[in-house]
Amino acid sequence: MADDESASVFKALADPTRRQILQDLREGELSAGEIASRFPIKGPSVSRHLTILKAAGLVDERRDANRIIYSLVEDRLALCVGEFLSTVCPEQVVLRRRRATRTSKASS
Amino acid sequence: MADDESASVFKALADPTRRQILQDLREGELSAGEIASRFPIKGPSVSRHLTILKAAGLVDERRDANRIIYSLVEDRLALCVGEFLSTVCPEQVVLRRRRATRTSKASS
DNA sequence: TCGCTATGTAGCTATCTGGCTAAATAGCGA
DNA sequence: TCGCTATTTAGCCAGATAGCTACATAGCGA
Repeated sequence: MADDESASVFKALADPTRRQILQDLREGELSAGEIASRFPIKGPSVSRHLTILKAAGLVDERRDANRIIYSLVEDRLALCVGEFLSTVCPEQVVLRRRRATRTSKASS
Repeated sequence: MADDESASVFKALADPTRRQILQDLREGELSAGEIASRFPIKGPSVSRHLTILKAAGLVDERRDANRIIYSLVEDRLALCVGEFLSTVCPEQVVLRRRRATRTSKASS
């Protein structure tokens, strides 16, 4: 994980709305509108938060009819932040590597 | 860990200089000047980064003669960020609770 | 006390951030 | 095609951020 790679992830995590979006997506994928309805801010603001999360590689989007569905990118957060935690407090945080999937070797 | 408690931690982690300071302190405590000498920015800028880290509870300071020595607050980062990771990607990040010390019950 | 080193504080500035409204784009169904 | 819904894009603005220089403060030793 390059340093300037994880930088975008830490920037993304700096905002409480974006952290909450990630937690909400933990339960399953959600459309932009469903996400927006959970916050007191307007749609365009949520849209930008989603853009930032996507740019950080933390979420994926996919179109379903005229809606756009967002979902967690499973490994991204753990690899990026977990790697940092492992260097600062390795005794307290254990990274458990996800079982390799058929495509995991090809990725990256 | 209250949400607005961890907010200051995530804000603190948003800056690459501050993340590097935390990693440097992993090797052991350092004076403000020693920390500053590791970065291309001026002393006052480093001083403010240290203030932010201290406000987030991530580092402690202590005076030694006319120097100020900074050190990691051991549990803070793991508890705060690890707790968040545990809710978003619990399969991949395992929080290992630090053994209680004689004073850990009294603290908090 | 004086002078030196180490560090923090005050105050300035450019840039970034995150909110908003208005308008554009994408897809669907009549 | 038209109208409707869902979402993003463009552009504006107030407040936060992070750098800088100049100055103040703290502690030590002559």
